[in-house]
Amino acid sequence: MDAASTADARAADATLAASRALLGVVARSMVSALEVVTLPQFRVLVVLSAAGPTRMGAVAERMGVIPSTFSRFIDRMVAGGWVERTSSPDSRREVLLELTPSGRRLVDEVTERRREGILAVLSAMTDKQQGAVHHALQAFADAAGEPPAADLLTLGI
Amino acid sequence: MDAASTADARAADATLAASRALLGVVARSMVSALEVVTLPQFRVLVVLSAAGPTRMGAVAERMGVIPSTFSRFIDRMVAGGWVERTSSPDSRREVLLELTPSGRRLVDEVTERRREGILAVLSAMTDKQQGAVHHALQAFADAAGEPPAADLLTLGI
DNA sequence: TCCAAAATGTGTATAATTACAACAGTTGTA
DNA sequence: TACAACTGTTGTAATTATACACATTTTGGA
Repeated sequence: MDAASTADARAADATLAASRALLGVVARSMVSALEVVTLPQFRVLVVLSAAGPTRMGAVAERMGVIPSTFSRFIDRMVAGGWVERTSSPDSRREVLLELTPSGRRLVDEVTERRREGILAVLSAMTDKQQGAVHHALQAFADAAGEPPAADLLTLGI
Repeated sequence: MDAASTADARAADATLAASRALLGVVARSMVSALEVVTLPQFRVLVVLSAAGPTRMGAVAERMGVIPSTFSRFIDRMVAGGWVERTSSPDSRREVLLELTPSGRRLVDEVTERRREGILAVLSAMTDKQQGAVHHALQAFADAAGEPPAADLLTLGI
């Protein structure tokens, strides 16, 4: 390994270590949601929150499960009041899945708690530091590009 | 909303975006591991990887399950060859849990893939930007304090 | 020494997640 | 129009995660 790639590797290690605090905020934001829905269930809520009403089969594919599994999985979420089945305007054989107000609220609360957690940390910094964080992390997010939604789905985020 | 809180909100939004990118890297790094162990099982591997050989009851508490549940949970992980029970040198009633080589390899592979993912993002940035990202995350980590490991465990990381 | 406490494991039970196979409407097209 | 393809749901079944109550072994102190 040459000097440049060694330096790169060190930078990656340091960045990884420093990112733990940020991941901690993310994890905390989900704790209360995971007391009322399971992680796979929360994943469905995230998908629907991002994509809006979506066909059963399409969500099943996103989740990586076969339709029959998904149908009864959704039965439980409907029973819990998190999503509802609606009929598609396109075709009577299609069933659309939609967040209920409770489901939307749950996702929104997680997002809001995450924002608050980040703000709480930022507020302990000077304005100058905040500006630096803003620009640096903006650059990081840009360099990463939008992570494919399917990847985030692995952890249900 | 005043100027200061607007700046706060902008920094928070940028941080949120970065956290999503970071989670994308984390999620991708875990995909292949989650094909051979479940998420709760991977969490145990992470605990043992960080703490070394640990008493059954202590790990159960970290995982937030009662010991009787944990005993059979570990039966499955032993059967899978990911961990092994060893007797404690301190007391014959204590059972220590330890990673097998396979278990350690699984965790190491995830860590390595995560490192590569971060590296891939950083390599799309200038050296100066890379330094800025590192410093920004370091400042964030300092302001946040050490995230309780229990929080990270929520996501299995 | 003897017994309460500690640490773990078993018996029993429930809910969640998952798949495969078969079935029932619905749609579009040959 | 008739039939194949599409979309979703049931029947059946295995595995996993989880808890409560109880049993077993070991330890440490009265």
